[in-house]
Parts: sequence; C-alpha cells; structure tokens
Amino acid sequence: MQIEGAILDIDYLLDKERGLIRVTFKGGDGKAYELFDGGFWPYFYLLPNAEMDADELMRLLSGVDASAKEVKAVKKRVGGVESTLYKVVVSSPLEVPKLSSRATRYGMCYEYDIPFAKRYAIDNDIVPLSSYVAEVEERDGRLFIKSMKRSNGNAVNFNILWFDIEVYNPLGVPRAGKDPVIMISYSYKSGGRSGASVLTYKSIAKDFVHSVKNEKELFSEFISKVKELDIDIISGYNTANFDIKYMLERAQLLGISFNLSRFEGDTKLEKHGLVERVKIAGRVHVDMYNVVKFISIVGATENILRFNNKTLKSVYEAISGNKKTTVEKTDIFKLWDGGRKELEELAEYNLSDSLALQKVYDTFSPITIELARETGDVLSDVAVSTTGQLVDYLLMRHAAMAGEIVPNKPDDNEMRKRERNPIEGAYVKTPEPGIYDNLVVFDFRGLYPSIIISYNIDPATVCKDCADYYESPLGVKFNKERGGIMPRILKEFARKRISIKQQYKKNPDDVYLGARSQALKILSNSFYGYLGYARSRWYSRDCAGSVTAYGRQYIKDAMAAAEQNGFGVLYGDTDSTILLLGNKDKDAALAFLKGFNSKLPENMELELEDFYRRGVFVGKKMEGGGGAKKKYALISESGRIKIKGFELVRRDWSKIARDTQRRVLEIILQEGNAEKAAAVVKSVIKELREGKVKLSELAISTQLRKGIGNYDVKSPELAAAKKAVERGQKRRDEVEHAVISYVVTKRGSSISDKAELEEFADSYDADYYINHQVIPATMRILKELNFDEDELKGLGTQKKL
DNA sequence: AAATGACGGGG
DNA sequence: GTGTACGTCATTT
Repeated sequence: MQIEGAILDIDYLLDKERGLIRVTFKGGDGKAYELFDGGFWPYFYLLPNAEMDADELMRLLSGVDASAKEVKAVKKRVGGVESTLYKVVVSSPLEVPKLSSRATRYGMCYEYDIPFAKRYAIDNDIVPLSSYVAEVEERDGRLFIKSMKRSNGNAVNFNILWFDIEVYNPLGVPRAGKDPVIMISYSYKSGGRSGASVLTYKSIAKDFVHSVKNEKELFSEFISKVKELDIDIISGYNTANFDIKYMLERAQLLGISFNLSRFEGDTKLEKHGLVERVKIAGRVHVDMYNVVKFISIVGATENILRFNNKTLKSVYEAISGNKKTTVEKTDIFKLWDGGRKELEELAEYNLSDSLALQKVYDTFSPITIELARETGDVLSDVAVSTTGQLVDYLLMRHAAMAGEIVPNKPDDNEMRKRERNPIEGAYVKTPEPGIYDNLVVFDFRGLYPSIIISYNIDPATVCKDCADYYESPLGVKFNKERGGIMPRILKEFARKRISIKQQYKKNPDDVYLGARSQALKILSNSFYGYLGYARSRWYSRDCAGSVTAYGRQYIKDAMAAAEQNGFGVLYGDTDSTILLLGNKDKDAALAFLKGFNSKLPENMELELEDFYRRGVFVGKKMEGGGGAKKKYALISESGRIKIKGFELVRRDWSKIARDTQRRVLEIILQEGNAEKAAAVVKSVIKELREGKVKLSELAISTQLRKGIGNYDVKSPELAAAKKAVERGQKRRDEVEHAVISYVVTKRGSSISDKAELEEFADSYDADYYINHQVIPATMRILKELNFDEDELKGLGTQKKL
C-alpha cells in the first residue's frame, strides 16, 4: 500500500526489549497514520585504543544488562582524519548508554547521545513536514514502512486546535490540589471546518458557550473534541508549564485519566532545563510561548517583543496592532462567583485568549515550520529548541551525510574551561550620552555569516602549516583548499535566500516564502554563537575569536569612512553604526553607503536600517572585556520606536518601583526629556520620605516555591510568612507554596527581620524603598543618562549631560 | 565570595 | 530517556 503525505512526528516505542521507530504520518487524504519501521536499530561508534577484531569487541561488551547485537568495522573521518571505527549495534536505545560507558575502556566512543528518533531521521535523510510517499505493509495489525521517498505532492493541511483554560483562584495563585478548572476555550481548523467555543459547567447565555455537568465532564468533553476533530497540532500559550500541567494534576485528583494521545502512549510532561514540554503520542504540542521566547524574535516585531513582556496580550497587540480585552487575573474567581454579566465577561475573555493565540500562531508558525524543514528536525522539537540546538542538529545531519563522525559534547571540565576563557567580543563604541536629532542607522547585512563564508572559517579548516590560507587578525590560519561544513552550509543558505527573494517578488502573498527566508536568516546568524557556545560540539575558540576579530575590523572601517565623509559617528556595535546627519541630507547618506559598498568584498554589504528623527542615547560603561550592552531608544520619522537594552524590573518588585520605572521610560521616550523623568523620581522619593505612600504600593510579592521547612536561607518572604504563622495570624497551609505579599517595615535590622505580611504591616522603611526599590529600578535607565543616585535623592548637584 | 532562591509565561 | 538542564538578579551566610 502507498500513502502520500507528510511526516508530522517521529518517536519510538519500547516493544519487547527493542526500540521500534514510530512515524506519525499525515496523509494527503486527511487521515493520520501510525507507521513503524522495524528495520532500524540503535548504535554508537567506538574508535579502539588498540587493535582488536569485531568478534573480540562483541565478546568484551556482552553483559547481563546489555549486549551488542552486531559489531562491524566502518571507515569514517574523525576530526578530518580517515579512521576505522567499530559500529556497535544494539536492540534497545536504553542499551546505548550502558554499553558505550562500558566501551570507554577500549577506546573513544562517539555518537552515543543522539536520540534514537533523530538518529533515524538523520540516517534516512528524512525531513519532516515535507511531502513523502510511504510504501507500507500490514503485519500483526501494524503498518510497517517498506520505503519512504520524497515526492512533489501538495502541501498537507494539518488539523490544529488552540486552547486556553481558566482556573478558580481565590488565593491568587491557583493550587491544583484545591482549585478547579472552570472553563476551557478552544478554536480549531480541521478538514475544511473551523470554529471556536467555550466549555464550562455554569450556564452562560452565549452562543459560543457549551455547558457540561462538572469539571470531570469538562475534561472528557475537551478530550472528545480533540479526538473528534482529529487534531494534529495542539497549541497553547505557556501550556506546558501551566495549562496541561494543571490539567494533569487535576485529573489525577479527580481520579480520571487525561490523555490527549492519538496513538499508543501517554500525555506527559518532560523537563529540559528551562523548558518544559508536553508529549502527546501521535499529536504535536506547540507552546507558542516557547516559540516566541526562543525563535521568533525577528524582523519588524523584534523591538516591540524584546521591550515588552512576552505575555500573550503584549505579543498579540504587537503583531496585530489591535488592543486585546483582558481581565485582572486575580479577579477571575470573582467573575466566576458573580452574576450573569460577570460570567459572560469571563467566557468572552477565555475565548479571546484562544483567538489571540491563533493569531500569534498564524504569525510565527510559518517560521517554525520552515526551521523544521531546513534543519530536518521535527516540529515538536523545533518548537522547544534554542537556535543553538537547531544549529547543532543541522551540523550533525551534514556531518553524517559527509561521512564525518559527530564530535562529542564537552564534559564538565572542558565546559568550565571554555566558560572561564570567554571569546573577545564585538567592537562597541559607547556614545556620548544625550538626546540627538536626525540620525541614520547602517547595518552590515549578515556580517558574521559573511565573514565565515569569505574566510572559510570552520573548525576543520584551521591549519598551522598550509600553503594557501586566510590569516585572521588573531593570527589564525584558515586553509583555503579544504572545505568546511559551516561555510558550505552558509553559502547554500545565502544562495537559497536569494532565490527565495526572487520567488517572493512574484508571489508576495506566500507567507511560507517569507518565513523560509527568515528561518534561513535565523539559522545563519546562529552559527557564530554556536562556535563560541560552551556546550557546543563544534566549539572553536580560534574560529569564534576570528569571526569577532574580522567583525571589529569591518565595523571600525565603516565608522572611519563615515567620519572621513563628514558624518558624526555617534555609536557602533558589532555590525551596526549610528551616524549624526548634521548638515548633510539623506541623499548624502545614501551616496556614502553606495561608495563604501563598492569597496567591500562581494558578499558583504552595509545597508540602510532607517533614518530617525530623534534618539535618546545612554552610554553603557563597559565592565570587563566581554560583550557590551546596547542601550538606546530611537524614534523614527514615522513614529516607530526602537529600543535596545533596557531591562524592566520583574514582578517581585514593589508597585511603586515598577510604576516609577515605567513613568521614567515613557517620559524619556515620548518627550525626550530626561530632566522631567528625574523630577518624577525625586518627587516619589520625597513622598516616600514623608511617609505618604500607601502600603499597597510597597508590597513585594514573591512566591514561596518550597515547603516552609525546606529552606536553607531565610529570605524576607519566608521570614514574613513564618512570623505570621508563629503568631497564629496565618495557618501554615495558607502561606506554603503561596505568593507572599510583604512590606519592609521599620522594625528590625536585616531586611528579613523587617519584613511583615502586607496585611499586618503598620509602617514602612523609607530608606529601603528608596535605596533598594525606586533608585535601582529607575537608575537602570537614568544612570545611563549620567544622573547619579545622590542627585536623585537631592544630595548632590546634577552632572552635565 | 559563594550559596541560595526566584523570575519568566500561565490563573 | 542514546538523561544531568537557562541567564540574571537580590539577599543571605
């Protein structure tokens, strides 16, 4: 039997002690198929220390917990050197770590940590989300793959569901042990159909609301919908860390199963460092929060998204230009307990989150999908990957195709060594702080990728004695005669981008063309970071250091040329420079650009980023030699605001600190008036000194994330909670794992001693709020404008800007 | 100076 | 899960 369609996901089952590859295949007929490949086995390589034959190694490796299924000699290049290795094949992926650690006695092991499903995709050159024809046969009630070939079939339409839950939260933070899920909204596209609905168990007179009996039914109805709509991709916002996690906990408490899977397997959470992820057998979970955080900070939305918090609301507003209705999160339980109007408001809010999410998905998923197609990684992994991990995977694929052994990840010692020796970063010219009019910004297009291509920079091309080479400003030689994976991939990407741009001109409505170009840009720009990333398999100090060294040379040249042409050079960082037009006009700036570019190598180009009406410049003083921070705010002629490097304080700061910081930033951006901003800070400090500020403005909210007895260090929030429990003002369970709102009072010596729960505080420590809250929050911005603390506190005189 | 713990997103 | 995971900041020890 033949099926035409696309691969949605690849994983494996442990089937009778062996790993069995499973492919979730979406047919062009709209049906999803669970396909297996019984002919693929896990393996790793061993480069032996001493001569031994394959049979001997097989015998040496056999043990009670794991044994080799097969050992055979293969020829591969290890670090560019032709070598004979043993390929040790096993039955189960679980045997690989066991056998490879045993095998280290006999030599160096390689490729022992490549996940089985990825190994399968790499070795079979399978690219998910592209068209394939699968030849399959049925055995034991399962469909087995006989062959799988690329085809030119039509794009497959996936069935997608976007969802969001609401939770009853009388104490602020919902507690899965107590607080029920009260509503689930979803919208979907499935087959030719689309729709949106809210599920809940109170009766609400809205046509999009569907009522069920209780929370258990809410869950089962949601699961039924996912199954009935035959969903391929389930998307949410922070759903891995919240919605799905919460539903799994609730389901366990309610004694029901919560499994959204399509095929054999669970719905479960996995934690990978910072990122939590959801696995649903046969479907893909795409958490748009992770996508926004890791990948999609590109293009026109870059500044807006960097500047704002990455809440669903702010991301939606940034990309749509529309305002999103919202409710205070802490009011949700009140709306649920309220009357008809309140319930309707809650349902509408719940629905609006799913619809906003759909918009975010439509904006960013094309880039994610193109990243999957370009790297060959599955969507479920791309959606939770950093760009470094994508480059890692891309290089593994290319290395395997070229018969090159994939270098191992560094061990802890090596990693620490790398971290201790940072690579000299980019050139930064710190600007004279101030406010300037009429600016122009020039950027080198893809400076680092261009450098890697132009000078053939790659760990494998570094040479000591070679005849024909490029010598970087660091004195590192790169062999011109040898090819490297990185320049080769980057060249190919550059070529693809040019061809995509031509197609895009003819089909400007094809979002996937634009997305593909963006994806290639994201990947290209990540190679340099990967070369210098401590966990990198292809780490190279020589390469990364040479890239930045060349980069410094180029940007300095551009700045010097601009100065010679009579422009004021205000600022330069890495690959961009900001010039003062002075008495010159735009045409003069463009003429300079043209002249400068005519002298650059072929694939290098300095581009116009934009002209700006005004810029507020803040000079970040460089600490140490490392990468300096970019800090400035620009207003374009069209009113577009571009902000770099300002960090806002987080939620565990007092309201007065956050509000004052926001006001300072607004005044500086909108009015360009630093004096006025400083005056606001001074007046807030004055009010604090005079004791006029309400305690609610001063409360600091921090969650106690552990049990009260499990702390080693007495933090202010812990101290405040403990005191309240000891005095009998609070029960232990009321403060444990809860968000603690405390005020720093006058009584006590350390901050912890002074901390009291907001409701029991009767004074505040003005010095603390001035020196530890308002001043640090606002000085993040104002110190860059050469204000100092004493001056804000009214103790000194103002420095000149 | 080193260790500890929280945030981020979500409700 | 072919495991061992982010970067930064404030406060305590």
